[in-house]
Amino acid sequence: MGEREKMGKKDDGLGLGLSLSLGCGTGNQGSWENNPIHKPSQLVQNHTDQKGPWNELFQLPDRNPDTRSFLGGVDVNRLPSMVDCEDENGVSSPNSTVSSISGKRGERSEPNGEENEAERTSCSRGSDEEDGSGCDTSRKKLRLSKEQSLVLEETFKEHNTLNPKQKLALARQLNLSPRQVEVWFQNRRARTKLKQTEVDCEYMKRCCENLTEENRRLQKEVQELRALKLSPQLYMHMNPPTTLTMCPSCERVAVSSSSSTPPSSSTVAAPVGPNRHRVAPHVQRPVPIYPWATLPIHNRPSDVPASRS
DNA sequence: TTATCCGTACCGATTACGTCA
DNA sequence: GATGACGTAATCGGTACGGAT
Repeated sequence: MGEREKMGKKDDGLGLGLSLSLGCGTGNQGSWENNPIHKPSQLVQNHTDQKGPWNELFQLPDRNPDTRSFLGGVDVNRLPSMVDCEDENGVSSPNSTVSSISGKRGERSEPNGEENEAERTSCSRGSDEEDGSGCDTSRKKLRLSKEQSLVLEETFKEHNTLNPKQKLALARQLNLSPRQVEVWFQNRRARTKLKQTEVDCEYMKRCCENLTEENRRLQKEVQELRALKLSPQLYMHMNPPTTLTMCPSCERVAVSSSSSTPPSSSTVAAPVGPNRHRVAPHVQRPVPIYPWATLPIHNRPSDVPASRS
């Protein structure tokens, strides 16, 4: 149980994926939620479904891998009722069942250990190795049958980790060793994570492209605006420049035009309250008309009205 | 209460085997 | 039949946590 919690902290588990949330400027595609291709933790969430025969079988209160409360009240470090200590081949491990399932390396890979023997024995599942040539001392890789893979896949969809009881039950059901089931789940998690990472990379790549394009567009826009500003003829055709004035005491901004009448009280920004002052014409300070021009994109111009009201 | 050890579970990286083109 | 690519079962070394002392 704590194990699960730990792993959650360690690397986000599978859902992890990359938890970066780029704003990704262009529209909603920057949102994971709106990404039809993938959403982080989606895969994991698929496995957090509380329904299913396994839940009924083991009655686990909480299997959320993210919260690592997957095992709920069941302590994985505690031996399950050890009537089922012996594995499916009837070979009992010299170690505890749990350690035989996934003990330390030295224990679980003891070349001559009984557990190893059990696993070797279990590798002759079915009829495909009955010639006896299969299970010698060398590392013999066995292919899982379609049925076994199917069951494992289905179980993985239910939840991507197993507690010892589940592992044992599944191992029995499939006529595999618990260790094999465990390894299969580990490898399966690794594959899922790898796939997720690939999807994340693709997404990031598209985000990057979009941002580059947006940046290019904005640079161009800036250039155009600069050209517009520097062009003397344009000034001829432009209306008199509008300036903003700021109250020196309250620093509120008012809009005024040099060709129009002096700012009336209605143009003075929110001189509300006893400490607010009308803008005296002789202390008006010009302020750039587009003060947000230097602000980051996301801060303008929606911020401006707020500062002027 | 803190430190240390042990057992356990998991991970990433790698190896090695089986299958297929 | 030999071979390389690929998928994946299995192994290795490491980390982190909980419980016991």
